[in-house]
Amino acid sequence: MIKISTEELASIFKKHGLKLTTQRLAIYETLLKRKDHPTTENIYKSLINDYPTISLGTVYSTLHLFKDLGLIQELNFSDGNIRYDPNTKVHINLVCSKCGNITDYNNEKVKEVWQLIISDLKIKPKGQRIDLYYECEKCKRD
Amino acid sequence: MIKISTEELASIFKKHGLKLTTQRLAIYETLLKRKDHPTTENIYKSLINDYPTISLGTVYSTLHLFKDLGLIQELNFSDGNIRYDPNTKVHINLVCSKCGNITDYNNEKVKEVWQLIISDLKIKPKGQRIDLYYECEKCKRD
DNA sequence: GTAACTGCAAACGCTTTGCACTCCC
DNA sequence: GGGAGTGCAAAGCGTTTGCAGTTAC
Repeated sequence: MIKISTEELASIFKKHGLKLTTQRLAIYETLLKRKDHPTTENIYKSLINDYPTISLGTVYSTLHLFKDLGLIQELNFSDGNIRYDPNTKVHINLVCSKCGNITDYNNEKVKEVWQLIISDLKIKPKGQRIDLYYECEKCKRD
Repeated sequence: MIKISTEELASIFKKHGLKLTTQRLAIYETLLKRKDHPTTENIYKSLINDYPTISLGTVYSTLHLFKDLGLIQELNFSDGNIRYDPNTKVHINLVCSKCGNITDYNNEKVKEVWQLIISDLKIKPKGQRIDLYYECEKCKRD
């Protein structure tokens, strides 16, 4: 996980002529704090108590901005949910096919094989997404 | 790729008390014929000439049905497109991040590592999705 | 000061729903 | 013959858009 400090974030924004607003900072911190790959709605609800005037539109546009800057990854799922992951490195998303909950799984072998594939294909990768669907312990009990 | 014959398809449908209609057969054959992981709209447009009365609603419900039967995989992307893949086995989707075009890539090492991960995690996999984003040759030229 | 950003509300577009008609088994 | 499936049109709803007011720099 790439944890970017407020200073680094400010520098990235400045470089692109963008403003680091209270809302943008709050959204980024929420993304880092939550480990569950929240949806736009999740983030909005997380923030509405501390920032009563924040709008859903702002959360949408901010997440798009973060995606375009390469700070986060957007994960669209079959259940219609769009979830956001601040981890843009090669890793596996362990996704419960019932409740949709996601946990990250890091594995060295995966990274090695990924490098092999990239050199085999002779391509310049722009990103990746590796999902493993299963039924989580909580859903198994229900 | 699992290529299911009309007879096998009929048997699967019968087992579930479902009818194998002309439309369902045509949609399944279109999915197999096209190698580009078409969207709902793509499939609809592919069929409208040969089946002038087919409706978009039918294509939607049929694709959902196929997904529920495990015959195909639904791939939701950041650009808002939902694409369908009749290959449900472990493979890599090479996705162009510009035009969205997808080609399948089969690699033995990936399958081996996938097996390792599954035994490591001690889970029963329900499916997977492995995307590699890059810029395709066609988009590079433009 | 000013250009970028926010909040609000209206518009948009893909997907789902409801229902009468049709057709597979 | 009967119930599942289709086609059509309307409804639904997550997301985007437009714009006046606000804020970071």
